[in-house]
Amino acid sequence: MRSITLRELARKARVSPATASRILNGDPSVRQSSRERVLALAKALDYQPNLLAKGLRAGRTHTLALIVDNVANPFFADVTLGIEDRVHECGYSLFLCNTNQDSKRALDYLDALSARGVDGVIYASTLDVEQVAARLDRLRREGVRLVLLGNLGRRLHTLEVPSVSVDERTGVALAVRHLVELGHRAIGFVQGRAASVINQERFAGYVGALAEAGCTCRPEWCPEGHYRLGPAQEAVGALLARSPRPTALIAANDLMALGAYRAVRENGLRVPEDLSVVGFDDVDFAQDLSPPLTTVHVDRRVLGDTAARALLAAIDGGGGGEVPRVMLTPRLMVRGSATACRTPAVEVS
Amino acid sequence: MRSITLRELARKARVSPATASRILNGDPSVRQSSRERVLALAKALDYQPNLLAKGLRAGRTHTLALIVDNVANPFFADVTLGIEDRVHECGYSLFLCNTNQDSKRALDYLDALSARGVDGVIYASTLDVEQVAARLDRLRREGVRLVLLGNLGRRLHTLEVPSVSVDERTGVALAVRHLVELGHRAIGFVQGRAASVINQERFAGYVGALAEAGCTCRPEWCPEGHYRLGPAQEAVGALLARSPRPTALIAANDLMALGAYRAVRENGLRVPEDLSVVGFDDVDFAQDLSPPLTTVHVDRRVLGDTAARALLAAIDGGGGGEVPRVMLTPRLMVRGSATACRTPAVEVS
DNA sequence: CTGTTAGCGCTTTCAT
DNA sequence: ATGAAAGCGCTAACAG
Repeated sequence: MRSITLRELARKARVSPATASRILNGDPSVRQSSRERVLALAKALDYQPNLLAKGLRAGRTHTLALIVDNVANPFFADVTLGIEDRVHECGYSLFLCNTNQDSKRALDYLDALSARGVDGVIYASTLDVEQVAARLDRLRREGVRLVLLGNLGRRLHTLEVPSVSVDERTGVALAVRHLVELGHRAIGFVQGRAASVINQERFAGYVGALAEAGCTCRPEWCPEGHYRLGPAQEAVGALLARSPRPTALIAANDLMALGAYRAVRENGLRVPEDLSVVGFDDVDFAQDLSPPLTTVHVDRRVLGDTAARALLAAIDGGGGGEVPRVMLTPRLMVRGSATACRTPAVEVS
Repeated sequence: MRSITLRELARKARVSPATASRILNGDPSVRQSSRERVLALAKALDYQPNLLAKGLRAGRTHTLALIVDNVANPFFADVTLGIEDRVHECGYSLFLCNTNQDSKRALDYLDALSARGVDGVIYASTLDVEQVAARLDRLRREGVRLVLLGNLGRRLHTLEVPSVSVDERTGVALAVRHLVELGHRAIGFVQGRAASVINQERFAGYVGALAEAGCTCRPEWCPEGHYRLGPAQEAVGALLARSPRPTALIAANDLMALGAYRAVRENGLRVPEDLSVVGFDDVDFAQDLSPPLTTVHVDRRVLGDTAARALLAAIDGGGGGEVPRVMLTPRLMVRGSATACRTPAVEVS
């Protein structure tokens, strides 16, 4: 036995459903007396409009969705928080969709969301947009607004979609320059997934800044860590076993920097004495690691909030004209995991 | 221009909407030839049933909701992951509702969810259930299934609701006994929010085990840390300034244990030499702190998964009869943040 | 100012 | 085996 219906409410208030509807929706053209009667009754009976019916009728559900690889990733957890706050404040509800980095699952979600009539989607998965571009495009054609979060890359330009992202290149460049200033020339980079656009951006920032500094880039110093702690730990472990090895490492995210910490310790070495490590993201616990992690800071909640606002704006504004491309600039948090290079410069032929 | 509709699909396949509906829903009583025609056409035209209409008609939306204080809390982030996985696997979608520990906001959500016709709700907020009991009860009467996650306490028994929780008392008792075995007698406890049911359970476990060990419980050693890092840091800082002070501290969650770490360092002291610290939750980074955090481990994804299954079972089973009360038992992860007590036993009068 | 009618897309009797 | 019709709860158009 569901809640009371508009028709029932109207009957009890001795007006037609249409009038009741008008009143509840703030239409001014109704007699004051009926208005008061209906409103009072609605409150008394705790009337709740059926949002399914409303949505079916209006073609708008005030419902959004967030597509993300993994909410338990501290970075995206904060982003999610920022999004959810704004979304709720604007009277929308939010579907959470966890792809688990599985493109088939992402496609699943996209279909389901379209079927549920969501008004907009924030796509924050690190899966390459291309893999789901067709579905994304279909959504767009169905009138579902879209905002890309955190994905940049040239690919994006084929889709005319607003995006909110981090200036990844500049962020990594900050880290490289910092290490170079500390005397490092043998700098490695733990990649996320080579296929992901974010990773490509961060890697590009690394390569660019390295070249700028006149350092050689060695592919074997740039293993994949899949954005996860365990794989990164393994990859760095393997890296440390080779020779020559880098004196510093930049990880494409903090979780992998943590993996690097563990690998270093497993090998009986220390951070930063034997290997300087710089992360990316500045997750909550970064400053509580030992040593505190020097890392590139991104305001994750603001990122989420900005994306949510962009989406809501696209929905309300009808998506006309300009396609905003917001880019937040990160900054480097200098802490204890990177220090002056102690190894004498090796001639890297 | 939304997706194709059943009526259109039916017309193109030269059958009535009713027949098309039957076919798509696997009704066996249809001619094979029409079946194939419709199915092929549906695939070709990429037909997607409108779930709003379906839900409106059926009174069931295959939609669930999770109400949680803060998804960015690492504990709940993992729980959320566990829930979302199972929910998706069973063909449902999930609304994410972040209360921010604001009961007004929780009430907001509850109303919205009822209006959206969700089939079930997992209430995982640490807000006392009592504050929202009335709304929760209304939902139940409307046929919305409910599962409480992580909340225990006697209060719960007034509501006849399935729950999945952690045996908090036993968990904390594990920690107390461990500290007592290490020679500690002056053991403090950093509470979450005194009003929260979870906190009351953990605190009760602490008090009980302390009494069992014959130790005195000092209220001034049990400040509130609000489950958050900053406030815990402050509270512990204040605690360390007093005399006598405890030789060991149990925090009601890992985030607050981290706050304790910081406070200890701020005061020029060390963990565990000057103060043993034991956490609760065993979040991802617990073993990567320095020293690695000794903490009570809870399998958070399993917790979420179990709650989701309980909810889905309640929905499918019609909620008849038994009200399951699952309780997962935690275990203690002994690492480096608690060591033998070095302070000679003080006579606590 | 207000009521009647129609229909959003779907399923489900009830006939045939 | 299949189609016509009604209706889930709501609102917009169109009378009046």
